[in-house]
Amino acid sequence: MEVETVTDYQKVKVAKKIKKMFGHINPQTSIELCPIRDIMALASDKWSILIILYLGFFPVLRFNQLKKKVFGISNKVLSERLKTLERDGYLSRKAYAEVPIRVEYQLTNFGHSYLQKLLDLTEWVDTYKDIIRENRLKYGAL
Amino acid sequence: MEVETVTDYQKVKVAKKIKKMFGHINPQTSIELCPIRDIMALASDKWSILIILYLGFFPVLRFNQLKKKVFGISNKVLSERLKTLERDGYLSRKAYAEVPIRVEYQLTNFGHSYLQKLLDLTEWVDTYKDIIRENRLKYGAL
DNA sequence: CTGTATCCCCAGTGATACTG
DNA sequence: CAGTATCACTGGGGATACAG
Repeated sequence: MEVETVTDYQKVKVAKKIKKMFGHINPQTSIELCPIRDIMALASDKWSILIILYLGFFPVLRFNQLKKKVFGISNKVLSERLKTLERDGYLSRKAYAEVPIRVEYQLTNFGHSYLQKLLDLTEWVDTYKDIIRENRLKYGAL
Repeated sequence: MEVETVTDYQKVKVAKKIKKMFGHINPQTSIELCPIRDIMALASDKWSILIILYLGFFPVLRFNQLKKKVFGISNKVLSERLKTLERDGYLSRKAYAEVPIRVEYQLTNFGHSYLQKLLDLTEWVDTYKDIIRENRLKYGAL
């Protein structure tokens, strides 16, 4: 299994895209003002990724369902991530006044849009995970 | 500015992709054995992203050049990330036996391949960052 | 059931100094 | 110049108990 070669043409295209993105951000711009870093820090967080992926697979999930699926996450972190992901608009929270209370989370359209791009990335990772494993073994052997 | 609507057809396609990725991982699978989580944790780390993006724009960078560009990163963290990114195969390190020593970092073909997908994601973020800002304001107003 | 509150802990981080 | 070594720190995260 090999990664297909990235051509020079593609590299130039990539460089242009990066320039467009970062062109207006000079090196002195503070961390707080770098929206990419800020937004990606949440949206590409290891827990957020799993939450979003699961909500992409199961259209609606409740708190404890998510907790079971996102293996190893604590109440606190799950609660925080859900709140922040809701704040940024990726998902919606709907509480039903039942006893006991029922709360349902689902992706918003915005969240689905993000998921599409995220999935391209995780698919790449999934495809080439064995290469990375090999790379690590080679590196360890040095 | 609006995010374009994700159709039901697209959602189904996404769900299938997720199933394909996670199908073989059942909920009991331990964290260590979840390659997605492991690999993404490094490759979508906030520092790694910036390192890779800068190396996508400047084909070759030296240690201190990177340190200046990746604003706020410390010696230790930069050194660690570079080592790990090299280990996983995203970038190559070349040391020249000069005095003082010169070390050059650049993306491998594997790194360029990853960058293409990563860039799709960061472009999405860049495009919709204002929506997220609005979402946060709305949320704060509740 | 869905969280919040509390406490504790340590791994990752930043700063600084130093070496090949 | 390119890192490593050291150390102090802090805030994210885990476990648990509890509340609405």
